[in-house]
Amino acid sequence: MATSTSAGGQTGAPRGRTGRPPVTSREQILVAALRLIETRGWQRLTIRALAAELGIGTTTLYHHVRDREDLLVQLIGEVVAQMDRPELPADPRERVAVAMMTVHDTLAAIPWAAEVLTVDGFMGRLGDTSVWIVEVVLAAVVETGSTPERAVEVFRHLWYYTAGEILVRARSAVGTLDRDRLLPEGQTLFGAREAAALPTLAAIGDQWPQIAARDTYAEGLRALVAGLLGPAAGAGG
Amino acid sequence: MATSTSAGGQTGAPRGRTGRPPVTSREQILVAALRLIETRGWQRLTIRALAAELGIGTTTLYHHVRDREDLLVQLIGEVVAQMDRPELPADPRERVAVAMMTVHDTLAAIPWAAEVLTVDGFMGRLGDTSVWIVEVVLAAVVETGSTPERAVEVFRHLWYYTAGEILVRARSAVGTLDRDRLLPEGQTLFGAREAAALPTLAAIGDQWPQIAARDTYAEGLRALVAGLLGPAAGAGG
DNA sequence: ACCTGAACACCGTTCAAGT
DNA sequence: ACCTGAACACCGTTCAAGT
Repeated sequence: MATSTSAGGQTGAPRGRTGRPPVTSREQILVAALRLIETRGWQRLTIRALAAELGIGTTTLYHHVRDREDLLVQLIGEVVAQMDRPELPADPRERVAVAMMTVHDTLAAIPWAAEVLTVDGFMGRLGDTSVWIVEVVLAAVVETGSTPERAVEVFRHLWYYTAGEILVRARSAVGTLDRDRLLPEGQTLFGAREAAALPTLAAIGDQWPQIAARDTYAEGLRALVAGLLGPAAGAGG
Repeated sequence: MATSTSAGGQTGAPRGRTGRPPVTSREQILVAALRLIETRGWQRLTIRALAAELGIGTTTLYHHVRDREDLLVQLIGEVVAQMDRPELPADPRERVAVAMMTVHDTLAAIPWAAEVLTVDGFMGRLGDTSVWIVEVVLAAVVETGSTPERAVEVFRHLWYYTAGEILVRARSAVGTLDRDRLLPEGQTLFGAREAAALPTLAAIGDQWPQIAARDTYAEGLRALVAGLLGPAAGAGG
């Protein structure tokens, strides 16, 4: 764990500090939050419910986390810290892909990540492992002949694509049942009139959901890497 | 306007319908919502505030929109419908880029779009203009030699990138002030110890925010298009 | 057919005191 | 130093009646 409000042991021997002793710690809060998510689902993780789980006053939490968003970011940082660091390929373009795929897979497995995925400087706030991944990506991009400045831009492109994929997929997984209400039974997406103006959509017909359900993240990511850094052979810039 | 619950005029001559007359309509609701956003800001657009603005009971709104999310999607549909349809280049790859840039620019200008950008089938639910844009993209991809099926995959890649860019940028615009609280004055991003392990990040130093603030959407989009469909010359597949 | 108040079941966060 | 109940200022949505 990276930071510590009161390094060392639990609430025990007072080390020259004065005042009322703490009833909880950052560690206890994060553990309780993960337990709450596991037992009741992430939608139920509220500041109030978390305080109840810890058996402390609701407002006490605000001494340990800045706000709800801060709590979620710290929580994801905790999960990411336990992530295995991937084996990195020698080829820099492939190394970029593997690093981003690791981030993607880790975050996509956390459904509550979607809530805070877009906060400013998200990756930088998660802790050592994710900062390490950013460094890996930047270094690999520089290895292909780019400046560090350009590497930051490349990383952001990759992050936009990755965050977008996770966010869009996180929603479509749930919304499957709702579509029935929008399109009444038996009704196709387009009538005959529209089919003339929208031939390609008409050709796809009701196949869209099946095609959209495919996991094509890795393929798209590699296409983006190739587009940004050139194909695996020459050194781009 | 695409749909109409009671085609024709306002609440006037009853056309053989029985029961209590409506106090509002889809049109009135959308107009009032846009007015509310303009005067009080989009954060203040709540079901309750909107009903108050219209001078009707809160629960009456649920006869005209399914829920808050549905209201926002319809609202964005309204804005997108007023969008100018862009002039389309002859080159299919450039046509794809222009079409997506049009969507991007329109949605990026609507800060409240971020709330519902990731709902399932978002583009398809917005109405004629956005469906037309999807058709343009699909047709252009097919023109490069892809199957319609593959075109759907390509569109989704482009949509992930576009949605991610809009969502991440929507947040970072607001969060600038908050960073000061995370990094106390004068403190750099990394100490000397970390600089050795993270040389590329160290080289960038405090330049990150400036670089990240650049608008590089178009460049990244073109890179993705090139990576997916090949460079402007040959026909990919 | 359509409208509605009241109620349900909650939120995050701040304040001003405690201990 | 740290903790806390009460309060502030709200939410979206459903129910069971109205008219």
